[in-house]
Amino acid sequence: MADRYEPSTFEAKWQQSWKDADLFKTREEPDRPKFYGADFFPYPSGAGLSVGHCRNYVPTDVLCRAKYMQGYNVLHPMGFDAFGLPAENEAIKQKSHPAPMIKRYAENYRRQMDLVGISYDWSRSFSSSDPEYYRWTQWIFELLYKKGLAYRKMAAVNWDPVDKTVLADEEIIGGRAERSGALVEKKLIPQWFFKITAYAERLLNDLDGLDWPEGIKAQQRNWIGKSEGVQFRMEVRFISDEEFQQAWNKGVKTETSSAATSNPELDALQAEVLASGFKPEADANVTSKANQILGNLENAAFQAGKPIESESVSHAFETASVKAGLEFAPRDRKLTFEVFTTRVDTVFGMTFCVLSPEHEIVDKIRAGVDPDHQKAIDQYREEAKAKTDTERTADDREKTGVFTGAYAINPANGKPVPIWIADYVLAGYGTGAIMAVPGHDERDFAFALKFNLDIIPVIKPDETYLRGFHKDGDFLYEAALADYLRNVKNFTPPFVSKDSEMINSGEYNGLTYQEGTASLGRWMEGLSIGERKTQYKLRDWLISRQRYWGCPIPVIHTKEGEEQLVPESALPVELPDVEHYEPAGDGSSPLAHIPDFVNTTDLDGRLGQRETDTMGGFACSSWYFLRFCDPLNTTKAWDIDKANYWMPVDCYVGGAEHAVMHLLYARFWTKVLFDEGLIKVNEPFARLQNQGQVLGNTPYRQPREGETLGLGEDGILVSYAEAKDIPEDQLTWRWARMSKSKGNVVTPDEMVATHGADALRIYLLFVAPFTADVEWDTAGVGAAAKFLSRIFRFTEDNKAHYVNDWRDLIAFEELSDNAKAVRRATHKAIRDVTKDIDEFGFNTYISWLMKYLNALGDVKGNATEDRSYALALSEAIETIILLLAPAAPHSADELWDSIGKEGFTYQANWPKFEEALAEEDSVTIAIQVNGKLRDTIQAAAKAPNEDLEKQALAQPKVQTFLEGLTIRKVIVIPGKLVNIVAN
RNA sequence: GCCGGGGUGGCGGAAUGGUAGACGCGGUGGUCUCAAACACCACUUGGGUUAAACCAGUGGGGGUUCGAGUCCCCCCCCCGGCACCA
Repeated sequence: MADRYEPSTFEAKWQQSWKDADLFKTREEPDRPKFYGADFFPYPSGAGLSVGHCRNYVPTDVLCRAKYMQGYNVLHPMGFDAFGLPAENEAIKQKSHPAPMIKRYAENYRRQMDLVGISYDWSRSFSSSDPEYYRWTQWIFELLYKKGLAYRKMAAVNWDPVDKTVLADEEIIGGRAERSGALVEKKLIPQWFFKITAYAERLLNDLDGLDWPEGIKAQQRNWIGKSEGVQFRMEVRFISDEEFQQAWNKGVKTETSSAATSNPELDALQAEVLASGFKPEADANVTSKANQILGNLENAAFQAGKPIESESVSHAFETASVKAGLEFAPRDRKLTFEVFTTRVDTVFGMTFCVLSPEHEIVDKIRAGVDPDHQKAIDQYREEAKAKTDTERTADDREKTGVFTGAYAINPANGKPVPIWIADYVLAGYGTGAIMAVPGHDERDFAFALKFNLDIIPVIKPDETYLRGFHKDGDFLYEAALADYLRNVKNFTPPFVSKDSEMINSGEYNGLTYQEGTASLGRWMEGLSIGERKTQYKLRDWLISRQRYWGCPIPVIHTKEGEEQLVPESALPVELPDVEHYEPAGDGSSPLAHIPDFVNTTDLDGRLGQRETDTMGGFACSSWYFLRFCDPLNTTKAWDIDKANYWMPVDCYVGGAEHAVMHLLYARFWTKVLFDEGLIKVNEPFARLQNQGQVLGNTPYRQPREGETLGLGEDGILVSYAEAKDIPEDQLTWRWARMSKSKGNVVTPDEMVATHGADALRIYLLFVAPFTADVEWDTAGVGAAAKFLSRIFRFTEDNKAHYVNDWRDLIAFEELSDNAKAVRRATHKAIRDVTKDIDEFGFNTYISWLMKYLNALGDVKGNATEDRSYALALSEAIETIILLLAPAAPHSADELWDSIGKEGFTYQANWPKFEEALAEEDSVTIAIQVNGKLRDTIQAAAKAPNEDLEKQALAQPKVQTFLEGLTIRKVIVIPGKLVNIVAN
């Protein structure tokens, strides 16, 4: 063996030996603990792996290898996320079929992964486009369908005009398709959805128990977007400006409906309803009677000067009837709409309300207003429609909107407020309508300023806001403050303070946010005007794709327009093997144009048509980790016992970019499967780690005349070859994520060829903390190779003294100081390395190995004369090889072989840490005076505190610092330091 | 704006409230060599000194503590995510 690291002489050899020995075949022995380590399911790109991918796979490999050596049954699988847009687009570009292409790419990935020595069990590998796999994806689809969690509906969805398909909300970033970069359009077509919203609360709550990066959990929480508030009804009134002014000045809070609901006539009616035996034919009778009673009530209240909210009374009655089990249609409803707010405590500050332009009630309001307002409404809706989502959400968005001419009654004070339509209210969230409180909401404030609408503060502002509002020691509220808010544009009112009390809110004045919210919520519920409600931002998961290369949706549409699931026995619905599969572009799938595929028979043998949309790729990757537990099963998706044995994935490693897509979808499916009793875990990934990116140095030159720069770039991208011919002062180097298009990719192939796989692995582990981005530096790989050479040299220099059965002999030997020092270094290394691998501290793992090697070199023992040293050295040689093995498995096996060991390090036992051997006899004690380091002393590790104190005080240097001072206190931390407090 | 993560030598980065800068890169000097490369040895936070002593020092300001990179409060900056979500 050489005394240096020469990878070309042994790396390929060991890879072959591992393969011949089937070394990485998953072990499933009873009585061993299990460890499931997985990397994110990769899409095998034609560009192949870069060293950036290796930064994901190598650390997982280290962990899995170490776990195996520590006695675990390890599941470390790899497969390919082959279905989906990227593969199809690539195949279209190449004018080939995706199936053979993806197979070739996957094989190349595998070759590269083997090249860097990743310990995958390839016997468990599969691609999501394998019919044996997607058969079960379809099976899960049917399961969801049967549970009502998969449905088809007409929807205005995100249409990507470049990829010619619809996309999920999660795939849209700032109005653009994440993949193609195209501005998405809204398109109204029937689409398949998974009802992930039904699991919103559980997806949110269960995040707490996961060992995941905080950032990912926060992103998911934010995406789910839970908010609790009150949804209440507002009644539309068509009144004149004068009537509005009058009513605004007066305003009467709506009476509670308690009188109404306890009205004896209504009670009698309810009794009658119950007595009718819940017969539907009673409805007409009951309805008419109820309407009569309600009308009387309303009139009486009005004449008494206490108007009641008629809608709420009939609603109360309706509720009672429904509770009694009777379908009951009340008289013609008045025109109302609902608003959602998280700050019902500010309801008295409502000075207008806003509908989204798409709100369905706008048509009805339009019908009730004069032609001028009708025109304004029409015009605004036209404009809003023409705007893309991007324009609507642009950064410099200026508020736009238009007054409808109609008013709505604020139930809290009976005052009418103008109804506006504006596109800052989103149709898709809440009810698509809001109460606007400009005094305490930034957006409403901006809107009110622009359109000169009233601003009323209803939360007592914080003292600090009110510098400038003092008038003779009193705060200026109400009109003066409103005036001020309106005139001073750069003033920021206390928009969302929850720490102050309510003002200008009638009987609610003085209440806190909590009291006010609860009390108003209760009041509205009592009146049946509103109810406390929880809203989520999360929407259902759109899975339809109008593309060929995906998992077919196993549904048949019958002639009658009904949906039928393809029987389980007929799965999979296979993709037809066709030559032309380009997207149609008209919103239909290419499959729709393949008659042989479309035309089929339904369950009754009649003609039917297959669903032609395919599932988006994220469906396929939402359960693959379960298939890995039992990948060859031909009768089931997985055997429950096998899945229950391996699941959950103990450590899941991949990039942070999947935070709200794959990771959320996979959690959703797992929960559904858990509910079905198909798996006993409720969460798929117990622990998640995101690796940092590897950035490549990327040259840009200054633009020439007439050249335009790309988005966000300050130069023209050039290749390395071009860069050589460009003067230095015209070049700018930037660090950018490695990508084919940037031409800054470093491949594992070239690194393995020039520096070796192990050097690449060590470099990737050592270069930075696992989660940090790194700037690629080939010189660093050289440094890693140098470290490996030092281990080879150490082994070569000492292997003549290696005693194979040192373990049996060392106990009988009196250890020399040198032997003790070696054993101490050995056991400290075992302790620290083991801990750091477990905690994903791979950079410090490697540095412990370096320190260990340095420490061994520092001990100048004589192995020929000192038997105990020779034995300790033998232990050290073995230990350093084994501790190195997960990181540099080829080198470890080469070294292992060179000291005469049989087999592979992978099969050897992980070194056992012995506490007693790691302990120091003598330690350095720091001596501080008033917390400042003044001296150090050597002392026995177990020296009593009094001795340390005595020694410390006796130090001449300490004495000089204590001169003229009185010692107040001496703090002794055994084994660490002595601090003398004096003044 | 909101949420999450950070800010430590020339660089990547170490540090259960207890000697800040481990480990490595780079640099300087030396050994080996005809020479270079490789390798090895020594030094390498800044100021200060022949050398030491000593002083300062973990983005800034306060605080808790015998003792703070680490804990608490305020502020600044960088990275990532979300963004008119009522």
